[in-house]
Amino acid sequence: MLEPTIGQGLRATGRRMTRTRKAVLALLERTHQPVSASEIFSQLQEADVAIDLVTVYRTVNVLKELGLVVQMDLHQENQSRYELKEGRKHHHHIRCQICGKIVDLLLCPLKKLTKLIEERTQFVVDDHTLEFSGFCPKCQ
Amino acid sequence: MLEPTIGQGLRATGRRMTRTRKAVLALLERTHQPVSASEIFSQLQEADVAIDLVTVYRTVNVLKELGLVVQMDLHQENQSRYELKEGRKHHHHIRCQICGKIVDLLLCPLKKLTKLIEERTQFVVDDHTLEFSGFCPKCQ
DNA sequence: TGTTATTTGCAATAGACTTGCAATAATGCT
DNA sequence: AGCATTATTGCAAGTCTATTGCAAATAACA
Repeated sequence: MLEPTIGQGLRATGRRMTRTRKAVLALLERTHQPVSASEIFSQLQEADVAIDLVTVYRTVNVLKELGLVVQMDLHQENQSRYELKEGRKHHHHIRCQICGKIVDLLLCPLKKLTKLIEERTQFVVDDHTLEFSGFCPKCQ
Repeated sequence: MLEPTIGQGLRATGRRMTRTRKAVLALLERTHQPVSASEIFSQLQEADVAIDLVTVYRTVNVLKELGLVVQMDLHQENQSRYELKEGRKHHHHIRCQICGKIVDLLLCPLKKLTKLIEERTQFVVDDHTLEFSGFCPKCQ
């Protein structure tokens, strides 16, 4: 239950804890895969929570600003996914090219990783993307 | 000049070497940054090459199918970029969060890389994304 | 309970990319 | 060289994800 703490974080930035924000947070809490905005939308609809897709987008953006949610743009997907940060360590994901299944990787250093990942996940690794971002000399 | 060889590759798959494909290839050959479809489009327009944006998309897709071009979806960008594969080694990129500048990284193993990358590129590394893709147990 | 500022929903919009189709152009054959 | 065949192009329209404007709804707080 993150709600009380998060409520404080919201209020501290002049924001409010609302019915829809609770619903999105609750969904993120019980979901164990990174979810997209449209998935959040349809899963809440199934749970009879009245919410607009626009509100989902606005909500995940607020949660991102508060540092509560991580947005990720996985390779070969055309939509962003969101995941609660909570106390979670920095980690990566592996995604099946066929069914789209996403599994967390608990490790990070890359060198001999491919084999290790294959052993632990039972995936066959076909490709990977490594991306850094930061500040170039001119912008520092 | 890749054109003759590529012409063969095209013909081998029942395709044709056309004016627009030559123009896109030539642009990719002389460009040293990964370029987006709209960049290809506008750069060709400036060079007085008549081409439609739709054709640019179709062309890069064909070149991708032939394995001549790599498509990359960089984090925090909402468009794909394309780069000639030519004889180039597998490599990664670093992108400035402010100006969008993209610089090639000639290395890959990750472990102690951050510092090395900072030394060689003069970027300050703020974040990175590592992504694997492949085939999950069910889909193999 | 009432006041006020935030949030929501709806409609419209933006931007990347794709698709249908008729017109155009590259290839291969004579 | 000329012609027939078939791929390719351009244009218009459509898809999909995500954002924005604005009036109506609602949370926070006196």
